Amino acid sequence: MNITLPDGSIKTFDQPNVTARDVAKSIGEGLAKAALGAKVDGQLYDLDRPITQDAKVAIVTKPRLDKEGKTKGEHNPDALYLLRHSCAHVMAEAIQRLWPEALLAYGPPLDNGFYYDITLEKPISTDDFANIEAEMKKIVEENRPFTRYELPTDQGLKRLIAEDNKYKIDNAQRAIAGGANTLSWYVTGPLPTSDIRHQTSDIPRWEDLCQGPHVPSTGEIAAFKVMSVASSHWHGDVESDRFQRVYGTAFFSQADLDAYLEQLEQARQRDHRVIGSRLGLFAIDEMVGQGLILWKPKGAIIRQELQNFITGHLKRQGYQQVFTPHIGKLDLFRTSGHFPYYRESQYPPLIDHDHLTTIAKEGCTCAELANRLDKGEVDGYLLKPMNCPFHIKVFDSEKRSYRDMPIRLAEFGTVYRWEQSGELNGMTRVRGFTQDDAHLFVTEDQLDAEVAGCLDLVKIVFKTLGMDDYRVRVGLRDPGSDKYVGEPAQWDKAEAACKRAAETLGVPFTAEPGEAAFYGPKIDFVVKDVIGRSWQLGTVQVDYQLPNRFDLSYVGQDNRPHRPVMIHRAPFGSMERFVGCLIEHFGGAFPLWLSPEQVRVLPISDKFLAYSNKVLDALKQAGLRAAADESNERVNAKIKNAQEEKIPYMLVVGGKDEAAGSVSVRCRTRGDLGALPLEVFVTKAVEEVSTQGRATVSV
RNA sequence: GCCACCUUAGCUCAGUGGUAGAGCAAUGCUUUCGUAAAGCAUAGGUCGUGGGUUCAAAUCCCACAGGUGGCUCCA
Repeated sequence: MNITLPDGSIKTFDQPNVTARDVAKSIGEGLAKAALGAKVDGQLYDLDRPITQDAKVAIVTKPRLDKEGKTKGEHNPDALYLLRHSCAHVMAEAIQRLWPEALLAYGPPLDNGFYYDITLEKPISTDDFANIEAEMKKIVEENRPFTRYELPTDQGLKRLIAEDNKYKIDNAQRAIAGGANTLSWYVTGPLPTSDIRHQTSDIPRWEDLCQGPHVPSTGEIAAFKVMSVASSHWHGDVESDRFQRVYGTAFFSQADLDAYLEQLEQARQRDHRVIGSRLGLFAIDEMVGQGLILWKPKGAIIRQELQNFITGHLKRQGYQQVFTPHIGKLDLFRTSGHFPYYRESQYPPLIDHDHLTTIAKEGCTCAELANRLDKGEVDGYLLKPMNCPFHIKVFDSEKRSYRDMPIRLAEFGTVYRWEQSGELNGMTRVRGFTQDDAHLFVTEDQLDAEVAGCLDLVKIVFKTLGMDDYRVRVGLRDPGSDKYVGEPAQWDKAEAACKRAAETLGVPFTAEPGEAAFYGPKIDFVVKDVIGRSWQLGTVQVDYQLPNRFDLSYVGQDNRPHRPVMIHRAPFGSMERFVGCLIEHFGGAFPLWLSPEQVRVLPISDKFLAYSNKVLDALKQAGLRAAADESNERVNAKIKNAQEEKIPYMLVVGGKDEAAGSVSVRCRTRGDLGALPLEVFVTKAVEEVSTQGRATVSV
């Protein structure tokens, strides 16, 4: 048998079944010792699983550790995958030792750890973690091998049915449906044998239906931690059985685990909710309501600057600004489809006084009221969940000619959605938010160019702010779902347009069925927050449906009515979510043009307050956002405060500066830059603001 | 909405049945200072809300509200 190694060299083995361990040994004893498994033709294998045909094999090894015990260089994702998958087994075994009635469902590795879904009457609480970890420690110290064995599918299923774990039976049936010829188990311990004389009952043993692969032995799991517990559902179906999902993580060394935990702690300090409150950017007040953001003055500056920035681009690209109300009649949203399709995620309708009194006198119950609202027998107003119906009505308010097209209507439109309470998150998932929204009414011919223009705008936003760590998702309809409006043929056209546009984008994208809006497919820009959660920011959506539903038309060159196509787009997405992500992106240290306070003057004592005021006036005259720290602190303390508040430039002023008409510039990132004539600093700072980023102040 | 956990001064937190604490911030006074924390003093609380148990509750129990992490959802 020929095994091709990563360097291209070929090793020939005589025996029919070679294992990765054999391959590793043939290369060197050291490699064999460090080996955990292998990539065989791209698929991860156990170290001792037979390789039955010629294959490309790369040995997966445990990492080398530096003198602090940390992994040298990058973590190897394959090695961590094996380790964490194995640790999930160890944790499941530990949980079953503590609660033998626990029923196991599914326990995969994740990017940063693993989880196991179990059913267990007793709620597992954070207080139980230490006990679980103690049992896990024992299992690791027992250093038992992970041993794979396989059964033909019929035999295997029979076993599972006898064991009466419907989740494992389901897993097996899915594997079989996916083409598996055998079912595999992993025993933590030696293989069970039918020969009773060889049973070594004093050696603990535990097994789990699992496709593997695993590290050779529990002893490889050098460091682990049970992180959290949450509820989850079987196949993600809320109607189905509920599991307790226990999360954990594992590393090849305690130092790696410690570093990871430290990194989590640092991420927590970057969290926009922490920074937002520390820097006084925004607040959420429970008396105002969950998920409703109060933009404090400093946060409002950031938002306003971003709005000004995008508005400048809109003017250049031929957009027209409009303003529309926050509420509209239910009929508007019945026509658009929002009310029937997404009723449960909207605030309930507002009904006028007289009407409410009348139906109350009739003894109308809440259920009846809801029913009548559905049927359209009772009218009311809806707090708008989207701006599009209003922009459609602006378009429809006059006769349109092909000569007018495309018509691009923009508004910073505030919308309200009844997000589930458990979903709310700081500024990134809220119930009231302002979209930097626009709707483009275009002819078929204009569609591609206009979508491209929208994508350009999104790219400009991300580039200007240095946010290059995003992914692009083309959200398509889920063919199996009935939540979409319109004809499949038009969906096909719209999806094709999105794909064409995505291909010209110049960045990789993924097509994801089921991620479309109810009226059309979309191209989304998705970024991750400090905790690793993904948030959709910019979005561009192609819509053939709403123009139909509102019977929109323009007069073509042929003097006949034609249906426009709509593009919905929001380069930021929502101001709330975008600023939330931006706070984390910059860690609160905004570039000069966005900083709420751009310059702080620090007089070294109150003898220099007069000069400090003169400097402050000059800064304000130049349009810079500046303040002076007139407190009774020493300059060191003033600097510390300003640094912690992430003020980009500090101007230390004392006797020398007063005499020379200069300021001693300290930069937030570059430290003391020395003295500059006041007017030179002002000019440079103003220039830096106008360039939206690059630091131009230097001495 | 579901599960677990959390809620004590503006912020970060200590306090597990017996008189509510610390650091930072705030305020006042002293100090007048040159690149990441001067000193002293003062003030600040119905311990999320409402019920219950107890001679006694921040502490134990119940409900509710808000928050955190997941799940589900996300036009």
